[in-house]
Amino acid sequence: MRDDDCVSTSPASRGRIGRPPVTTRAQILAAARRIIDRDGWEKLTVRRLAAELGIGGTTLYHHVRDREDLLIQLLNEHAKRTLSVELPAEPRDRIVAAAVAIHDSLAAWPWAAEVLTSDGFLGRLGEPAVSMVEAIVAGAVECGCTVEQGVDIFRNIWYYTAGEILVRAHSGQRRADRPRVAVGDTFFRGVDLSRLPRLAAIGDRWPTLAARDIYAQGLRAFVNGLLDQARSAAR
Amino acid sequence: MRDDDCVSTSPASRGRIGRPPVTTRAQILAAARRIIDRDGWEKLTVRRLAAELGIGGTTLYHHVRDREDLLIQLLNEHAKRTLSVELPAEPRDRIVAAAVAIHDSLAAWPWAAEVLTSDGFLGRLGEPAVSMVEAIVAGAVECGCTVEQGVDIFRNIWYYTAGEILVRAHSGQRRADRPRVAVGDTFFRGVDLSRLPRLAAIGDRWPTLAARDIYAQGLRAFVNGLLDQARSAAR
DNA sequence: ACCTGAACACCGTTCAAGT
DNA sequence: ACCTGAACACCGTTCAAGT
Repeated sequence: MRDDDCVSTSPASRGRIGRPPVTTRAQILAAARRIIDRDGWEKLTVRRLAAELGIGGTTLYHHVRDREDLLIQLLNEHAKRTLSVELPAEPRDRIVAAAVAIHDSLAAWPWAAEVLTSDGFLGRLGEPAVSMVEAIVAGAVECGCTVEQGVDIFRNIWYYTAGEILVRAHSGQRRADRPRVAVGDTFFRGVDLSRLPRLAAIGDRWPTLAARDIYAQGLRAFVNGLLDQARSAAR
Repeated sequence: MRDDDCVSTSPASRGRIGRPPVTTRAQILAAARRIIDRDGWEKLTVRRLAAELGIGGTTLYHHVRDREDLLIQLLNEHAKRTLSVELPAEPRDRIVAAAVAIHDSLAAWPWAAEVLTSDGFLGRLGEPAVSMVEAIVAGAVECGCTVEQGVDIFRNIWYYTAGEILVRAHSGQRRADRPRVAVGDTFFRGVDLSRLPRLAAIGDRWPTLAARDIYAQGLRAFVNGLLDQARSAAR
């Protein structure tokens, strides 16, 4: 049973019951994506989504538990499309590739940052996302880790990935609304840098340095460090 | 000086100027902390804070730019009190100790998760927090890194730390409001685990495994991995 | 200057009804 | 069943005015 079937079968039954048919799960998600693409994800509210569908705000609550539920459904749909299942055979490379896949999928949807921290997030993920978790845990075990160590490695990678996505999602907006720091102005305002020689030496180069994408390289260092640690713990 | 004093001193000055005097920066921060301690940080809103101070909602905007500004001021005050400045001499240990100090300081204030991702967050930090950044960058340089590599190492550690804090802040609430997953129920609901043997083997042990605090250990693995990577890049 | 009430432009969610 | 308007209980922020 596909969700779309509900749409195509509804016109048939509409002859009997005189009501607007815009209530499918697929249609709700499509409308939500339309709002995100057109107005930006900040505009995706329950009320706006209802208006986009041409239904009353209340009606939405018959198909979606709450706003969080909507966002997680949206993310799972996105994951199903973007999470490539082609992963390298070598376990260490596979761990890295799975993490990068999760990262890139989330990075493409800035609104993901909002849903990232919702309650029981991991437990509500769909199959494509969960299979990436499996890939990381299995890769760790193939590298000689116990299952427990594999879970720890996944969790550590997840913290790193979630943090990068969250920080990225919120520093991207900066340029848009706020006027950039004036030239010659210190980046670390209101802080006495005389006791902080390294930061003083960096000065205004900080924003430039911080703009570089270091996720993939940092990830590899992390995975190496974690596998080394697990190996030396087993010894 | 207690906040209550202002209430009691106000009748004295009220003879001349007929206005409530509750407008100090320190008083605002104290009132904000009172709300957080009494009602929980979710209840800290501009309106409630104004009510707590006994002033009009608008008046607050004469002393605080906006809600975000308020939260960052609050965090800086907190950092000033909790960020210990005693750091080990050995550079690698110092990096770890500085990161742990940042982490523990943030972990003690669950509302920190909200402010973590605000625009230009790093640039608005006060001296205690910035000195921890200096410690990490300086430690990396003493380990043989370039300044650029030192900044990268700080940023990577920051992503990891911010992610851990954010995930932690939002999984702690779970127990409170939502009924726990029923016993015997699968943790990964609605997902076919037949192709995911590792996760199937873990099953319901996941929540227990995920509850363990692995930050410090993961951090050390990360720092080792990052320093190794920087060293091999220099070779 | 410093402070104010009232208003603007929203939120998520729930209730008691309607068809 | 399915859908609704209206209301509840809030938000952050701004304006034109008051003292």
